[in-house]
Amino acid sequence: MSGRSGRIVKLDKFIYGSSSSDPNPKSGSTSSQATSGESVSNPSSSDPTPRSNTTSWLLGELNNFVDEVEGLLLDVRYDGRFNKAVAYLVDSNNRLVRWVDRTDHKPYFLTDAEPEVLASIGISSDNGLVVQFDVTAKFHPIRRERVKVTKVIVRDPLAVRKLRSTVQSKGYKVWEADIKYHHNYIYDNQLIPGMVYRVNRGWHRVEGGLDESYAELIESISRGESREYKDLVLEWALMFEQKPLDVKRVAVDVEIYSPEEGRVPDPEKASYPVISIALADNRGRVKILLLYRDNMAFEGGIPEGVEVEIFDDEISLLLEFFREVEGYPVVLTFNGDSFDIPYIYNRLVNLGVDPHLIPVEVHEDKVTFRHSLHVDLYKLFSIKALQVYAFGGRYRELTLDAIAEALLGMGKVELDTPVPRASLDKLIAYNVRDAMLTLNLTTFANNLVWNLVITIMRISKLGLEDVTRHQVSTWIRGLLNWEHRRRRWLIPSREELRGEMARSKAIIREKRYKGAIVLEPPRGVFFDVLVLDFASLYPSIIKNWNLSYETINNPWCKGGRKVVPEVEHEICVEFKGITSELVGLLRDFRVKVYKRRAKDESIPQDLRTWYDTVQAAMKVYINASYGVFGNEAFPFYSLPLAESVTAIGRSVLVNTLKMAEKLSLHIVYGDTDSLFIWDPRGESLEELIRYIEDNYGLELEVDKKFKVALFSGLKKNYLGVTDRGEVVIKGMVGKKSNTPEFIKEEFKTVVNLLGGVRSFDDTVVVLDKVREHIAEVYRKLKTKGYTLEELSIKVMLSKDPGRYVKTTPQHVKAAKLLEKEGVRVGKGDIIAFVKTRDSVGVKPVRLAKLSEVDANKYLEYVRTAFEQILLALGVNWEEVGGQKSLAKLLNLK
DNA sequence: GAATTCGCGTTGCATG
DNA sequence: CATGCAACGCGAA
Repeated sequence: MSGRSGRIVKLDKFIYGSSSSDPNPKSGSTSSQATSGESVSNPSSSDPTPRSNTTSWLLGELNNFVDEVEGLLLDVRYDGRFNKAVAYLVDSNNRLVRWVDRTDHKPYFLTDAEPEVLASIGISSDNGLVVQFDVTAKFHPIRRERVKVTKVIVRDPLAVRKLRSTVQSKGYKVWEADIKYHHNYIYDNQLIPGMVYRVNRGWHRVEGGLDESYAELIESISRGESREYKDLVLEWALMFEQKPLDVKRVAVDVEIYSPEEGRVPDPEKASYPVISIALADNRGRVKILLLYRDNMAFEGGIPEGVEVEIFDDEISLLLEFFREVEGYPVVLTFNGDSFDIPYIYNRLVNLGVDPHLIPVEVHEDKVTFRHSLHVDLYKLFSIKALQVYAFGGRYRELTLDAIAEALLGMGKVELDTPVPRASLDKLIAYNVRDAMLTLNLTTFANNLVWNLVITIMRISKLGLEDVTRHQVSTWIRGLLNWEHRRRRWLIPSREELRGEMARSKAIIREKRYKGAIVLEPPRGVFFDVLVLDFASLYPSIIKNWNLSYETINNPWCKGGRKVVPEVEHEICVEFKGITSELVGLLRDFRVKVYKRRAKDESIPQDLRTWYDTVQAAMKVYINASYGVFGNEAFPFYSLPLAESVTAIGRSVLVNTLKMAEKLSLHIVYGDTDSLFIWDPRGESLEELIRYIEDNYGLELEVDKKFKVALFSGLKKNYLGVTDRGEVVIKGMVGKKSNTPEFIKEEFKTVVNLLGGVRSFDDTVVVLDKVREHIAEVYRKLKTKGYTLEELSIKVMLSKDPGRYVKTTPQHVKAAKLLEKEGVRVGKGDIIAFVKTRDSVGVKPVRLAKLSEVDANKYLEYVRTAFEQILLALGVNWEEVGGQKSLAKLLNLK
């Protein structure tokens, strides 16, 4: 075999080469200030002068610091080496550059203790931690007045934590001390990550233009509103109109040798060699770094277009990996935080490389690259709000294979030999595919995911590495914090939010609060059913009823108040609430601008796609905006707010119901924000819609038209066939993911029969077919006509098997059997098992035999699944699936 | 570091 | 051994 060449790097240089070249801040003096937000008044300023950029490369020597640049702001980090914020921007050459803060911004927190008081408790510039005190005024959103606070400006972020506890222990109030420094930097400079900036001595946003048609759309959102509000709308419009740059990025995937088959190597120990690393970038380049191993050969060809570089030395391979990656602004991995990158790092350390020379920082739960930004797609795709609202719940298992299969329609390469023993060409194919899938998860559908992430960065004001690693509540917190700072509002502490105003009945009554109404559904078949729903009901309520933490039960409210039905919270109407304004703005932008523009055929397709992404990002935000307020961990947690939203929602639904009855409309069902109307006649419907608009300012819309609707009599459980022949199934067991596979399949065929139903007579015909079908399923079950795979039940472990202490559910029993076989299972894994006749009652599919299967148990499942349809058709199970009737049918055959 | 409540079906387990 | 409720998973909204 020919490939022992490869680039052999000069090892000694990398290990013993010169140390860090990061700039040492030189002291100097400038008069620069933050361009907006509050000026930091410490007169001394640093002016780090980076070395000129060099094309030669030594490990840890890449110098991409600049004094000045125009580029896309992707992130901000705090760098302890020079005790400053460092901004990461992508310039016009798609190169990541770093800019060390030159505005002399410093960490701080706020307190009500005056400087003299602070000095008296040992907090002063004498102790080395404090830089300066600024006495300043902030608007207190709850007290509705300006309050005097002391801004304690300190040397470094750690000092904040230290001093805040001292101040608190002396009984003084403290604000904004738990905001991470790099976030404070963004807020104070009013930066919008994901937007283009020019930085030199300070920050200057580079504005994109707005086309003319935009003016009227903005007018439609802000008609009759204040000047400030119009300015805000314009700011947001600029933010959403700028289509993001397709930043150069590379996906990487690492393969490790392991003598123990089936065991995932431990990245902490990193005992075995890295045998290959695949890289795939979004400019079409695919490369693999391969370790030479004795007796390993190519049995087939190398895929076309793949660069292969072979190393006979593992260190060289790993260092070359870093050299490759450093040219990219963004590195993508799948599990890179917890596996690939820590493995490489620890492996290099094990091999004797000085840790300081490895250009990554290993944190507790993430790994960052010194010269690139790192997105771990495992973390990104774990974000629940994205899973549900952006990807429609299309993937369940958080593995590259499952997610790629669901979103790209392509899975991993299947290997017949495990990675360590696979022939080199197979290894390449496998490894390269993983890197490609990882990359494609960010590029498919015209960069949907990348654009989504950038849009969320802009709304949340969080950097790339934060947005992709945190749940939706963190995003919403970011937006709220930033907006408080923009208005020069004090960000209230949890105590203040809990204080006066949270003394609601709910808190005394119990921890949780009441949710929505679900109407009692009928049982039976209905023809011509209209489904109406309120467009974004909860966000609209937050907007229209002025709901916000500071408008509800606020003792400092001097003006009028409105009372929320049922829960009797009082809402202040003399001023506009901050969350009401922000949620309302997002809602209006989505409904009135971006949803429309995404469908507007006069707009070029690529722009429409971008607008669709914008509205999708807003959807995620809006849908979560109510829930977070009901979560105690959320910094702006407001139970009265969450409780008011649902209370108003109930009242709206009930009043709509009453009005509908007055109008002689026949309501068959309804859930939270929807009403199902049977065969509406005349103008009543339009009248109802107008009534809702006039009385509540809510939009009641026709969502679907069902030619036929089947109701089982159970809540959240129905089936409808739309006028376009599309079958909509909600809540039925036959569709649930934890239903045995064969039942889901059989259910589908029965449902297809229903697709053609147009009249009552049709239902009778269908019923006969369903009857035969069930008999057939029964016969197949009894004669072992289904495979183990078809019989498998798939349930997710919501925690590690050992953590189920109260009960041991069946899938956990199966999981424990797998563990006995040496298979590692854990939280998030989906366990496939079958029901057996032994004492345990279950067995993992891969350990079971068809002869052990308990057919009777499955018949029970078949019953529940089909009963939900049969009941609607007015038939009892006994008449169809009972022993007698089955016997009869089967004998006839 | 973490969005909510409502509802259904299955199974486990304590209680008598 | 019957029974009732809790735990769990999943879905609708």
